[in-house]
Amino acid sequence: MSEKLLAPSCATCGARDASVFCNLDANQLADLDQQKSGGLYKKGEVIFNEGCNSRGLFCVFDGKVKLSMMGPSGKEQIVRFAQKGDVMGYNSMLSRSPLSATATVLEDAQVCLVPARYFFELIKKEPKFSLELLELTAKNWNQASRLITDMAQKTTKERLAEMLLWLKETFGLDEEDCIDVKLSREEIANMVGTATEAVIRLLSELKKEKLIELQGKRIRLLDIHGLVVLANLID
Amino acid sequence: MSEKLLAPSCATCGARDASVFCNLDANQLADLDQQKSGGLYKKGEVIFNEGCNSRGLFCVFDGKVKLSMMGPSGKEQIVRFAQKGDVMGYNSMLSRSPLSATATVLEDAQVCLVPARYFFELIKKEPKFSLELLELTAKNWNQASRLITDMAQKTTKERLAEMLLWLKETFGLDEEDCIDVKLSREEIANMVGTATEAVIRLLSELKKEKLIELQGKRIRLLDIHGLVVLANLID
DNA sequence: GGTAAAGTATGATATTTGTCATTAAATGAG
DNA sequence: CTCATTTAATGACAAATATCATACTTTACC
Repeated sequence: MSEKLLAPSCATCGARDASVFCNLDANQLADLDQQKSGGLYKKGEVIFNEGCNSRGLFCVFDGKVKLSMMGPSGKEQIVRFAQKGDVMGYNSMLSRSPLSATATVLEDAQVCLVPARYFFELIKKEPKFSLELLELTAKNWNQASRLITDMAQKTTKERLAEMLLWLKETFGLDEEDCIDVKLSREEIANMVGTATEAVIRLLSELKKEKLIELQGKRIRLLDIHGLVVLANLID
Repeated sequence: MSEKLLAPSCATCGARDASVFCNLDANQLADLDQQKSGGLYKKGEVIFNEGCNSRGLFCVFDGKVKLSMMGPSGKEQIVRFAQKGDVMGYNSMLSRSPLSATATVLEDAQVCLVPARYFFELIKKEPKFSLELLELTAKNWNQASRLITDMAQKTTKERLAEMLLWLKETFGLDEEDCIDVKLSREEIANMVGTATEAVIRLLSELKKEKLIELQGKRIRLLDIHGLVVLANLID
């Protein structure tokens, strides 16, 4: 990680509007600016590690980050992504437990760090902030519960279709309708919870069924509705 | 549901000490007493239904409750249990979305209801309460993320062993080392995320391996450490 | 540009798990 | 108590998925 940071001040930070800091006033933002530090992380770098204590709340200014947990046999499980405006590492502080996931950079990222001490100060002093956090945490929990059900009950192919749609929601499509993030087949397998070979085979099937097109790591979505039906997201 | 309620006042409620209401002072508890209502629910009754709007926060005084979601093909997925001191239905209010799970009574339960309006008042007026809630929600999210990984990566047998241990943690063992809750094989299958037949077969295997004993719905844990190893909870 | 390394693709096979059918046992209502 | 209904157990089979082997392709790097 480099210390050089291109991020603007919190007051003018474009990532903040949609973030958990959206309700802070000018004074609070000036404070936050003083307290925060920032870092530039290259692809593949680890921002924080499962099992460690969190240094604070990490807020992504730009770039793409995956959050993954170690499975029981040492296999990675990707449980979430973070990008512009998303925060990470706070859950561990709130639940007073070690970090439950590792944050790894997928595309070069600028990430600010709000130190733990100031984070707790903010929570205590700013009810609006802690309410924002509460709402966010509740939503994350909701989403996680839904994912439990899907993981437990859906077939691998259904889950793969669902993950492609999740990636689309998270990172959007580029001008050629391709999912705007580059993941290896192995990483996709680590989202779906299956073997890499299975993902490769099932992607080929989806291609045969004209639902997607493949060009290396680029995945073009040809029939989103078809994927929605396949993923069993509607009846 | 009957309106008759045996629960004592909040101030003397034994279920409150370990609950999210543990930090309220005498005045606040008197207020809470005024606002809350209570109900007696019989086995099999539904306290609230997935998809509806939450009427408020439900706090279990006694009895046992399962929280389950509808899977994509109409199959139940049990995602959590609630008993003495546990609260339910608040996540929906926090995330401003319909209830994500259905609460069904496993053993006759007395459950208090704190109306939505007063719940939000409490959050706004009592930072200690919202902090408690934040911590609880963070823990629940943590646990859910861990479960995602387990569901995605563990074999059915590993998951079954894990669920038995989870039930032991949640409901404890009776004087004969039997898990202190009665669930059908189908309900266990709906925790594990598999077919009923698979659970029946795997329970027999665990019995052959001297890890458990079966007498109807009663499951005696003979070798907890063996189950921990099988569940892949240690390396 | 060439070479090693990593990632992708595909086939063969073994294992696990789901599904359907049937019987046995337990439970509950009258 | 007895019958009807639900739940549990077991077998047979089909389907899905993991694993191993191998070939091909792309990428990164000297």
